[in-house]
Amino acid sequence: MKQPCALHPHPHSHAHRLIQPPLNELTEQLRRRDRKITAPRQAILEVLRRHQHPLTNREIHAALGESECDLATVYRNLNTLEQMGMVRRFDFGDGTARFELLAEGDDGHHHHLVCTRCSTVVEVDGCFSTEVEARLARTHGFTQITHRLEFFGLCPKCAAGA
Amino acid sequence: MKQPCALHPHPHSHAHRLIQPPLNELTEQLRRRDRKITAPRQAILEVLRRHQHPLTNREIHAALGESECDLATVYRNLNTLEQMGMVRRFDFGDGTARFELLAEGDDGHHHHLVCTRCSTVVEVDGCFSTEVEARLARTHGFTQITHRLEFFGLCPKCAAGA
DNA sequence: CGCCTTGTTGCAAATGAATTGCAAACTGTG
DNA sequence: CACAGTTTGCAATTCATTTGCAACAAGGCG
Repeated sequence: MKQPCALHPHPHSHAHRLIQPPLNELTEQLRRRDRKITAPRQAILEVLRRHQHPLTNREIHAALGESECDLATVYRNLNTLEQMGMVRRFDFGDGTARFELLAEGDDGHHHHLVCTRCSTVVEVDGCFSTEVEARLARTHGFTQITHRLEFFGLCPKCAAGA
Repeated sequence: MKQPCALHPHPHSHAHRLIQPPLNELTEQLRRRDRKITAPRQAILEVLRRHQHPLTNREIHAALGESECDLATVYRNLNTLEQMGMVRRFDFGDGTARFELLAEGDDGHHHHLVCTRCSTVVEVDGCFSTEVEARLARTHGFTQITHRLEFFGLCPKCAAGA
């Protein structure tokens, strides 16, 4: 059930889609899988909903403010939220995982363009998935093929101010 | 100076290109940048030359056998070798870097198909680079765009034996 | 509405990859 | 062959992430 995406077609891409799944729906999700709706959990989802960037565990923890909870708890929750498919994990290769809230039904398949200097992140929508993956499956006999793709570069601001 | 690669075109891909840059040429490279030709260095290159898989620091260290050297030395050397462009670093997202020897002039740009169970690695040649990168540059004003792309799946053996 | 089972949290300690300080050992050059 | 600049071994350190465990809170049930 991949998106009908294709990296080539659209010569444009918006920076961010709307991510606004009411907290209710989110807690709804939790309830469904007999997970408990705890304060840290809600606070974390709240933070993710506010920031539409991929955030690190540390950043999320820092953004909790009032509803502070242990950093380990943040780690644990992001792992379970990922398993539940409510959050997507990204790896920009700097040794720290980042997470983004997923809208329901969204498999979160998109990629990023990351500034190598300031870490600004731009969402890149569209991807060449299925076609190539199918070819790889045929050629090498692999199944359940997925991929990880991120772009890196120097953003306009950084290119200018240096 | 990218390869004229394109992920779509060729409906096939060979598992491994020939990697046989004589050790002489390698030490030659070292000499050129006034790097010293030390025993650990040679041993490490030797190991990389023997195995055509991306290897972790640990694996390389283990494969040294006779010419054992400190693990820290392996780390340090792979870093310098990478900077020198003699080796390419890969990140399969499992939190451990892997390295592959590069042939001279080869920018090492290719991707991998990694089995999520046994970590078997297949080289995937060809990639859709320039075209898309150029579009991203145009659209977002980024420069010096590069990308990281890896495929994951279940290899035939693992699919069968489980 | 309290009880009880089960998932959760906080805290501290443990892992594991990767890096670093430092003194000793080595390489290549003059 | 001696010297200057690298590199090495070793031990200690950093940093992200995980885990053991006891105290604790959420929600179903009677």
